[in-house]
Order: sequence, then structure tokens, then C-alpha cells
Amino acid sequence: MARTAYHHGDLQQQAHQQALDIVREHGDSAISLRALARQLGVSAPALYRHFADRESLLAELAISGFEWLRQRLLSVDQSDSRQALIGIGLAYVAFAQQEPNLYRLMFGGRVLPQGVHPRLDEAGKNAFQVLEDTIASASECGYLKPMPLALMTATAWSLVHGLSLLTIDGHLPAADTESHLAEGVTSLLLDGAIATPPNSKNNEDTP
Amino acid sequence: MARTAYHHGDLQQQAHQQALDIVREHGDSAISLRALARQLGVSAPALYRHFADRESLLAELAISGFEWLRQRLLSVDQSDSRQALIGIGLAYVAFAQQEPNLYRLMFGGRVLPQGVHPRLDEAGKNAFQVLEDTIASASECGYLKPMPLALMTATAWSLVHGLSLLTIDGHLPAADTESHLAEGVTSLLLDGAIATPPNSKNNEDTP
DNA sequence: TATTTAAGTTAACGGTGTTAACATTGGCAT
DNA sequence: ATGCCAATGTTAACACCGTTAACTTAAATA
Repeated sequence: MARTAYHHGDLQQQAHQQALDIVREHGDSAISLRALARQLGVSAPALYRHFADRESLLAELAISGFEWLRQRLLSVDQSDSRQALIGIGLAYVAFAQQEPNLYRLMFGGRVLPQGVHPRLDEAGKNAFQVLEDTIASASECGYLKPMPLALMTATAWSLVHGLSLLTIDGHLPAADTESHLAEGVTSLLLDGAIATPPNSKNNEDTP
Repeated sequence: MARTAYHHGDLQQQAHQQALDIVREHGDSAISLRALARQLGVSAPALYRHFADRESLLAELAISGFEWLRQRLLSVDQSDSRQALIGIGLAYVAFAQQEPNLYRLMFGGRVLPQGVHPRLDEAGKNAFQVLEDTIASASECGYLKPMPLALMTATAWSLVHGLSLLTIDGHLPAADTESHLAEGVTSLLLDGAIATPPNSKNNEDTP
């Protein structure tokens, strides 16, 4: 449908873009369908021709965020196992720090519960898949200890997810040393925290 | 002021308790000052005698949550360094899993930004202090590698925070094996993930 | 060309947080 | 004991919000 005095012509995409800008700048709570329609020179119910409700619009924005994150993670160099693991972690945390409001929308949990928007769930899984593949590759190369893959992926994801949220919420200090912190944190996971070498009896799979 | 037909007598505390119940059951987005006043048999503006605004009420609830979490962490056995560290991690994640809505309110970030409610910030710091003290104790005992204390605390907190949020948001599977997952994750941090012993040259403080 | 259908409109419902102006009353100083 | 004051309630109103119903425009299609 072409542009007219009556028909906007390109709502949906323009609404998506404008809403994405608002979320990136002011967070998802700043999204108001009425205000959004006002900015686009259109009546509020017009948006309902393109989005089922406010939450569905937010889900679309989160999908964009996950696809964006996935591209960032895909562009990490995968030649060396250790550098790939640390690089993925750094890229993940960097994305969250550069797009804190978008990241919070993607992983808010409360505003966008899982199992409601299937395409959103899929987009999230696709992004996570990159991290999972990197870990699986490092495991197959023998770089990692023998352990269930799910344990390592859960640990790595928890670490970068937690670090991302704590830093963007201001619970961890030092904005300038953030990347150093992220590198130290991921390295610490790989090397272990305890002083005694893990040779004696802390492998629970081979007692 | 005593109870009367006109004066409620115990608003503030009853509002706090009722709101806390609602948040625990349905999340912070279910808190409506008008509905809350309705349930307490009082007019909506009456609540403004006791809470500056909706956000301040939520901040009070979050403070309760942090004090609760702190008590849970304080009751962890501290005799053995390793068991103390793992126990703190398990208690932390268990709290988040048992009170997911309250935990999300405490660490939402978007609904309760840091630096706005000083008493809330202090309550959060007090809870975090328990984890920090446990790590400092283990470090002084020589159980941990020599490293900046801030690095270890940031890593540990990131790990349990991320694991908490990922599980309560349904991003990690298996509700029944959650505690096993939490234990595996924390152990993995202590022992390290890589197969080769960390003897060669991965201490960045002593090159 | 006639008709269906996609995409916009206005009007309205019920809900929200919040403020202003006013009413009640317990507790304290005289 | 009494009179005042501050604490704590009240109602009315403002400016929003998401959402739906009923209607209009105009593009696409048969």
C-alpha cells in the first residue's frame, strides 16, 4: 500500500525503528503506544494493525537485539580455543555495556516472559547457540576438562550474563576498567580460583 | 495514632506487608497503588502519607528482600573455606529461585535504579558484604590463588547472579537439577575449566 | 468496473500515578 | 480540662495509559 494523506505507507517498519531508538535511549518503560503514534503522525489504534499489543512490539525489538548480538558473537576470531572463549565473553559483555537498555529488554524476564513469543525464544536460542558452539569446539579440541557440556555452557553464560547485568546496573565499579574486569573474570573461570593444583580428587566424573 | 473509623491506625506496615505479598506472588508490575489502597479499605492518596511515590514503596520492599537475603547468607557454615564458598553460592541461588519476583525487583535495575534510594543501596551493599567477607576469609587462609580481591568477588557475584536470573527466567533447563547445577557451576569456578594444569605462566601479577 | 480487504480514523471504556484542597482526630502544651 | 497542631485520612480532578468497537478511505483484485 502506497503513501497517501490517509495511508501512512510505511508504518510497521518506521514504528519498529522509532521504538527501537526509544528503547536504546530510555529503556522499554519509556515506550508508550500513544506517544509513539503521535511521533509518527498517526492515531494510536493504527499501530494495532501491525502489532498485537504493546508487549508484541517489545518482543520484535528484542528479536532485533538478539540478531544483533548473534552477529557480534559470530564475528569473533575462532582460530585459538582460549582466545575464542575469552573473545566471545568479551564481545558478549561489550554488547551489553554498549546497549544496556536493549539488553535489559532482551533478558528482562518479567516484561517478556519466555514461552509467549515463539520467534523471540528462537532468536534467543540462535544467539546462545554461538556461545555453545564455541565451547563445544574447545571441548572437542581437548582444551577443556572432561565434563558435561551443559555444565560448561551454563557456567560460561551465567558468568557473562551476570557480569553484564551487574556492570550496566552499576553494582560493580570502574567503568574504565570494565574490559579488564571482563577479561580477568573469563580467564579466572578457565584457570580456576584455588591455589592448590586440581590433581588430587576433584573430578566428580572419574572417582 | 490509634485505630478509628477515620484513621486506619496501622497503614504503612500493613501496606508494606500486603505489597510484599503481591510482589512475591505476581511481581512488581502487579503493584498498583489504587488497587492496594482498595484492598486495605483506604483511599489511594492515603498511601502517599507513608510512601513518596510508587517507586519508593517498591524500594522499601526491595530493602526487605536484601535484609532477608543477608540473613540467609549469614547462616551459611563458615568452618571450611571451600564449603563456605560453595555454600554461599548455593544459598544465594536458592534464595533467588525461591523468591524469583522479589529477586527481580531487587536487581531489576530499570525499575529501581541505583543512586536514587540511599537506604536501598546500603541494604544491597550489606548483603553483598557477606559474600565479600567469605571470599576475603578464604583468601587470607591461602585457599585462593593470589589475585586482586575485587576480581574474585566480581567473578563469584557475576556467576551466582547470572545463574540465578537465567534459571528463574527459564533460560537454563531442569528445575529438579538446579541445585546440582549450582554446585557444579561454583565448583567449576574454584577448580578451573581447562585441562592443562595452570602452572606455566597465567599469573598476571607475578610475571 | 465492482468488490473485497488492508490500513487508517474517531470515540469511548476502564485503568493508572499523582496532586490539590479539605476533613478528622490523637496527643501535647497551656 | 481545653485548645491547638500535626498526623493522617478524605474526595475531586488532571493527565496519562492500553485497548476495543465502529466507521472510513483507498489500494488491489476478480
